[in-house]
Amino acid sequence: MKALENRRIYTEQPKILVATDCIVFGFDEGILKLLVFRRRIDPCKGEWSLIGSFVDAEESVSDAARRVLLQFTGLENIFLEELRVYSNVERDPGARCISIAQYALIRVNDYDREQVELHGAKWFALDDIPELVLDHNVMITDALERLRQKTTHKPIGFELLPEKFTIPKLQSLYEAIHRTQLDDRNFRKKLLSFNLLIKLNEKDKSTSKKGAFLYKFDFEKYKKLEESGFNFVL
Amino acid sequence: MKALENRRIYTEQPKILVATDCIVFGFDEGILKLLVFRRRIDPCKGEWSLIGSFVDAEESVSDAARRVLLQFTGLENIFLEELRVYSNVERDPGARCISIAQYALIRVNDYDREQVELHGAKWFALDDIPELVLDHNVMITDALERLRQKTTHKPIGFELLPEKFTIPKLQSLYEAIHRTQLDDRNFRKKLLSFNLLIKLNEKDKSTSKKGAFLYKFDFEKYKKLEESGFNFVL
DNA sequence: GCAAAAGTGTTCTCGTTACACCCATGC
DNA sequence: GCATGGGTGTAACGAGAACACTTTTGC
Repeated sequence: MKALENRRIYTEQPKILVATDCIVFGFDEGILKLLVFRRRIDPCKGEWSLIGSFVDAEESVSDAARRVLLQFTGLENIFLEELRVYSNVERDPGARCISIAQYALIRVNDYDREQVELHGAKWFALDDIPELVLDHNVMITDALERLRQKTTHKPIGFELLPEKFTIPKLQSLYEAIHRTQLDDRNFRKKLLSFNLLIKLNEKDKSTSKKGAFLYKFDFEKYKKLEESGFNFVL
Repeated sequence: MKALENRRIYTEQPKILVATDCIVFGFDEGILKLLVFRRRIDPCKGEWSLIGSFVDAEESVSDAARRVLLQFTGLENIFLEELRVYSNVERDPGARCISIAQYALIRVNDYDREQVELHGAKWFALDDIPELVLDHNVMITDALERLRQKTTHKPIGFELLPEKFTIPKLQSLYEAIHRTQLDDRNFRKKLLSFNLLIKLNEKDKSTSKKGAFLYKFDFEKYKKLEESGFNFVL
């Protein structure tokens, strides 16, 4: 008991650094990619790393991640969700430091390419991820698993596509995330059965001569449906 | 860039306290309950609070939670999983302090009742949870949602029951967690279809004259099945 | 006219739901 | 002997999986 009480005195607490690392997913040319950069401080200066930062005194963890994302990509209002905390005592040889990993989904077409390169950041295909510092490769593995889990239960895959997208594109996204082949008829059927896609009068002819119709996801409608108990499962 | 580099110097980081709070679920007499206690330090000394602690320099977040659980319940090897991080800047008026909430599932029959009372801790039925300090009520809401989610996809409900349990008991647990009525025939049929329960030659006669057969969950078999892609859904 | 991707329907299977009665036992 | 909770089977339904051909158009 004494021990507990003592431990709970605010001013006597050990200094534990709090960082956040972002697993940034992008979908480009049919391939799922991740944004990494060359770390600028010791230990491990110059090695590949997830983008991240320490959390400032006057910001929440999520704010810290958004700050970093803005810095590296020039983008705001990105899909961002907490993955989990990495807190092994020895995870960072530089100091006692825990990291709250968060994964982000961005529309690769939108991001500010200059900004990305300016920071020495680079997109890697999922299969070509180099060795990263500390436990960052583990974070990626965990994030990917979460992404698979989450995309089947929530319509977050759309965050990786442009606002207007074709059904074949969406399918290839799901195939890339889950590393599977999907039946195009069944995929389309199920997808459309939700009545959550708004068909546009435009076609994307970049991938075929016939062209594929563009759609938008109806986020408004989805929110209402979700509130009344609707379950998205793809 | 400068700003970023500066921020990343280890020694210049602000002191952010790191705590963990445990949402401890128990299932007792057909009712889902939570363990809370009277906070012993300011601010909010004397008010109801989740059990928790600051994280020590030489322990991981999960170790900290296990330490607290041992202290309050006398139990080890408890099911424990991270919920999420609560890091709003103003969440704790006493200091800049983030908390990693974790939820635990314990077998109420097993715990050391003396130890619980010694610490001023108490079990509350889910419907009777008092107002707690800081954001702890929010944590509970989130934990409950997670518990609902998780129990339907993973066989963790068993962590709330004694090792030997009856099928009606398990059903009432699921009914308590999800606040629903389940069809007993369908529940039993689906449950047994997994072939993951070991039927014992004992009956529990505490709730009926006829008595209900006791079962054990086959965790070994489940692990193997899970590795080969089996999906538990109840 | 042909290559290449987009788009469309049907059948079969299997899992989910709904539903009602007998069983064992303590009192 | 009766009240109480435990245990069983079947039929109807709906969602998911498997599967092949036509359409459009740029070259």
